[in-house]
Amino acid sequence: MVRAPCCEKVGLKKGPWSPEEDQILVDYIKRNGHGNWRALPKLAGLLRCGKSCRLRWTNYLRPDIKRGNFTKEEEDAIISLHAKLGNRWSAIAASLPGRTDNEIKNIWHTYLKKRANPEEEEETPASKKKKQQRDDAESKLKPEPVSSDSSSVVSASYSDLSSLDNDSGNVAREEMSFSSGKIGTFDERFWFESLWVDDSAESVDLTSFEAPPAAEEKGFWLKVFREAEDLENLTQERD
DNA sequence: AAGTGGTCCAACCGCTCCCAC
DNA sequence: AGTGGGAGCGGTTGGACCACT
Repeated sequence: MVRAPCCEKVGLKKGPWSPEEDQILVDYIKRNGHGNWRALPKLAGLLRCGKSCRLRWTNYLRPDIKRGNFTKEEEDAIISLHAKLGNRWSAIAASLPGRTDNEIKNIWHTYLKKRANPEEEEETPASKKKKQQRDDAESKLKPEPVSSDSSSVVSASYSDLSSLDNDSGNVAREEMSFSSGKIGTFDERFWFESLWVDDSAESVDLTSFEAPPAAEEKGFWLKVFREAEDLENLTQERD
């Protein structure tokens, strides 16, 4: 059977989005949400495929997207999660608020893969330089850790964290669940907790998401690593 | 200054999954 | 239970940008 095209291709625009198109899409979603991606471009007045709109929104226009360089902690989290989850970028992205699967996939192929498996591929001078630039920028931006103790926790490996006191991260593990039993799809409660959202709210409003204060970052990453551990345990149980 | 090669990242493609009917 | 449509996911590509020669 021939698969139907995702949309009527004739006359639809492809390639980079213009600021005007971005504005139209953002305005429309702000007003109406994105109930049906396929119908959205027509309703919004965009000459784009619904798929393209969804991608543009999820990877670029979403208000909760965190732009800018990945921190060392984020990179370490990606490497740890990739070791556990493999190329399941969406599952990895679910543990990194504000980061998209596309972005994580890109950064992995660009240089984290090499960092994780240094024997496979030598670092090129250019990638070394780029990394140095990132490290420099990061060291200028990043505040000093509250104490040497806390910084050691943040940079600890995933496996090291499993031995830490459960209470320190205040993780309500019994509340974690996975929708449809699909590994890597987090229950909304994960976001209530991870995004510092008031859990008395009736729904998660990601547009109001703000990155945790630096002082709370440790708890956040601790939680992320723990959730990843839960994912692994769940996978083993299922197998 | 021009040419070349490497890197980065936005966007597309095609496949799979999920769900309604 | 089977089918079709929509959404989501991962792989891949193309072009802009930058550094080096």
